[in-house]
Amino acid sequence: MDRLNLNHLKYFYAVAQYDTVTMAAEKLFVTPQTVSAQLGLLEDAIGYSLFDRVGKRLHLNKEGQIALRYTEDIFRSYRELISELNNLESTQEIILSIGILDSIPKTLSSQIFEAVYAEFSNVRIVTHETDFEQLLADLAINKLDMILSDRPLPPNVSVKAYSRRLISSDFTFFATAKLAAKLRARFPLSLDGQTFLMPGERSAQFTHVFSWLSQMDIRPHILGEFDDTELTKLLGQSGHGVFCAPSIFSESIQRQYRVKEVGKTGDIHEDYYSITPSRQSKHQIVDHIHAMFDD
DNA sequence: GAGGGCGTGGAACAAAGGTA
DNA sequence: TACCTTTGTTCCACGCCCTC
Repeated sequence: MDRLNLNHLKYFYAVAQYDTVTMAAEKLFVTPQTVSAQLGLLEDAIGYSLFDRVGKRLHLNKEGQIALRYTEDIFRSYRELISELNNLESTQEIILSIGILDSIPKTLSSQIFEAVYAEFSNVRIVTHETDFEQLLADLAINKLDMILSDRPLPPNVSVKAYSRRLISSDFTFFATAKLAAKLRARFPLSLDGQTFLMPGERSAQFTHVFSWLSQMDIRPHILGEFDDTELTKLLGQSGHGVFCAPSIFSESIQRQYRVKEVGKTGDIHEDYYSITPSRQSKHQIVDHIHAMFDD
């Protein structure tokens, strides 16, 4: 036997569940000989014993625990496959799970969501916001269909996925109208010593802005570092300091938060990426999102 | 049609657990 | 402790189904 099939895994899974070949055979409506033989073939094929034979009982050993975890994944994928195929033939809703870094502007996220809703009437979007490493881990186990990120997929990770640059932008500094008018004339030198709401340290924006300020030899007074871009804007709106955001969203930020432009960085840019699994079952939706950003 | 994979029934044996 | 029962394993023969 050199080819595994779902039957081998089915028998293995049953024995793992019931601890005895007889019980597994009864549940599967086959004879114990069949279960025992197929279990033996599976163990031969993978080259490891999966159970410790303790008396009449079969207990999963270390290798068996690993095999069980993968077997459950395979069965879960199988169920998802059937569900996905069923979805093609029905109007059942499609759940699109998107992981979003805190540093991603909500304006960008909402533009993407609006485009999806406009094109696909049966899509429900579920968002998850956490750190980059956790999002990648969730993508690896198919908990996510896409990540919206401020950095591409790192080359040293084993996740089977690819990243695509969606949009690129330089930065604009914003402040309340009164403060912006005061700082605009001598920008960027006017930022020196000025109260500043810094992007969170884990964000790519932090690196860009920090390096830009260092190059200019400007040392603002950092009031705080904030992962959440919305929180930054709200504090800026309340007059707690200057904050920066991608220039492409300048118009909507000024309108929504009643702030004004102080100045642009011009020569530094931030890119935003989508990261999607190599095997993408919802490729129609993902392709539609990517098409939004085609030049 | 040949060959292989899979499943069944039957038989034999070993080992462990239950019970008198 | 001896005996019985239960369970797991192995072997064999056979049939069914699928692929080549």
